Amino acid sequence: MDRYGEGKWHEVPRRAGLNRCRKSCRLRWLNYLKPNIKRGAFQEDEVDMIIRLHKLLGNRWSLIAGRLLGRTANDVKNYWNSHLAKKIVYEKQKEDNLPQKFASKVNAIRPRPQRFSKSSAWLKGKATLVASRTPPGGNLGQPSPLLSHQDKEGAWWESLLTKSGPDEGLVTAANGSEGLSGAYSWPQESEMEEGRSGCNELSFDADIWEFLGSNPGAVI
DNA sequence: AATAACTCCAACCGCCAAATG
DNA sequence: GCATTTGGCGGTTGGAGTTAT
Repeated sequence: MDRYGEGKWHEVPRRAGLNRCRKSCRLRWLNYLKPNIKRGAFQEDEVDMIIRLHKLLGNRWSLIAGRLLGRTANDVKNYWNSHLAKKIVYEKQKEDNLPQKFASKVNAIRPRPQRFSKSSAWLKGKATLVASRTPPGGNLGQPSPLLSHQDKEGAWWESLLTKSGPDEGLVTAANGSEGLSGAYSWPQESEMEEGRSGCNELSFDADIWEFLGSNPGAVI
């Protein structure tokens, strides 16, 4: 990996002389060998972040791990399954003993697919977009050119994350997909098309991170 | 001391979507 | 337009280590 970098996984077993498939090599690298991987027990703030994000995103381990510096999706998933899942179930059971109005249904948000085409508008204009979102010097407080739609989404996130109930604002749509209640709604598919709204799968995720980053005490 | 039960985590598996031929 | 390859993801498993009996 030092010599050739990440990306050509099919080359790795051959070049390294390993009797392993590309997927095994990739996994081994990403989950164990990569230099910046953080080891040891999860800190309190990391656990808190995992719980909050899991409530928000569900089992989107890669997204959750992306917010925890040095932690891998596998780490987060294992930690959740071995530590937090039981705790959450236990607390849920306790919660269920409360009067109905205090019990809540957990409906995780399912963000749009995080993949994007190499030919997508975002990638083509990546430098511009990234520059606009992370100005030199890391001044994240500067308004973004995508503001009009972001204002709307940002307001929704703020609304969602600061609601008093754990999952107020979330509803399950009749077709089974999660949607939003109240004044906010997901952008229509047509709005998501390139160049229309400035909102895409990336900005969706980025907005979560930006919001959580600037509102560490936000209640979810 | 033996061993059953449990915990933890690296690795495997199957699936999906995008890229490529 | 179709088949194949590739990278990536989440769910699950296997086994080593630890604890309880």
